[in-house]
Amino acid sequence: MKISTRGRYALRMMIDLAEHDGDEFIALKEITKRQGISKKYMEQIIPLLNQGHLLRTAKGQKGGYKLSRHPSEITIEEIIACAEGGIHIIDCLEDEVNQCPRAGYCKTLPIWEGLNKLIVDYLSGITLQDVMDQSAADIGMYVI
Amino acid sequence: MKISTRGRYALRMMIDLAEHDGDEFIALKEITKRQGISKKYMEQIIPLLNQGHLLRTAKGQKGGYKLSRHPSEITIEEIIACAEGGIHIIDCLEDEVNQCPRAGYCKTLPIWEGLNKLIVDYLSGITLQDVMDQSAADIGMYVI
DNA sequence: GTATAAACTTATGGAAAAAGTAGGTTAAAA
DNA sequence: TTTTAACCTACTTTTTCCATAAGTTTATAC
Repeated sequence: MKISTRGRYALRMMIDLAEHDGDEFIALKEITKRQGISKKYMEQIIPLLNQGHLLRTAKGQKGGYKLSRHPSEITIEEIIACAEGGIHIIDCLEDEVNQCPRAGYCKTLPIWEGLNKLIVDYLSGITLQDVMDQSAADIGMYVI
Repeated sequence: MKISTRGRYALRMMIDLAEHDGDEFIALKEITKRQGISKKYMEQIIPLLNQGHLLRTAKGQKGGYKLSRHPSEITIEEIIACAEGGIHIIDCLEDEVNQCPRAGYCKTLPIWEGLNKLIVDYLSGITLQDVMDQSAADIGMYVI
């Protein structure tokens, strides 16, 4: 039960974009250099963020990336869900209607459903702006 | 970000033991038959539960397993933590003191710390007794 | 209009973890 | 002493994760 690097890197890239927001597009080269992340690997994660319309992109020289919306309008849940293909703590929660033959009587299902909702709600409650606003001293600020 | 089958199977075994609690020890054969789980695979998970002192065992004929404590005294968090080797949403939360070089200024760390605590607290708040008490109609009962 | 720099695309590969099998050993009850 | 079941160790298979590589397309700068 780990957040994959896909999700973590995606989040770091989005935070980096938020922190360096301006008129110009920001080249992936700069982002990955600042973050110490493989550029080639990141190139694979970006299409996932694009599918979720979280980025504006520009090709060619002077090209790069920008956030598609204001940081206060982008939640961490969106980013992680894009990068990881949804937030589903167990496989059978992926479909609209649970296809698992045990679903009808499974004693564990309510536990996982509750946990999944908890996670989604928590991450939905944090925006990129919130992350930017925190100071270094705020470690643990989201701990309730 | 998935719960592994190790954790899910461990939980199902513990619930099964709770539901069939009595004087006699319950053979793994019966449990895996009821649950439709590989006995050989389960044999590998059980030592993890034993290390956490969640089971009483009896070898030999008429041997098997029992819960080490009353279902109301065993939380889901304990079971999952045993089976999965702790609950740590990211690797750097495993050590007592965070060893990650980015820890001091990492903007994402507070998010993950908060999420990890949320998960641990949620699972700590549910006991095997709670799971037993629920009826089939209670799907979603832990959803807040 | 050509060189350059960047995003985009697809393929490949290695490592690790997850999931499950198999065979044999030990211990206790019948 | 036979049977049953836990225990232990090793192995295999499958999947996912993480990353690299090579090339294509697109737009800017000169």
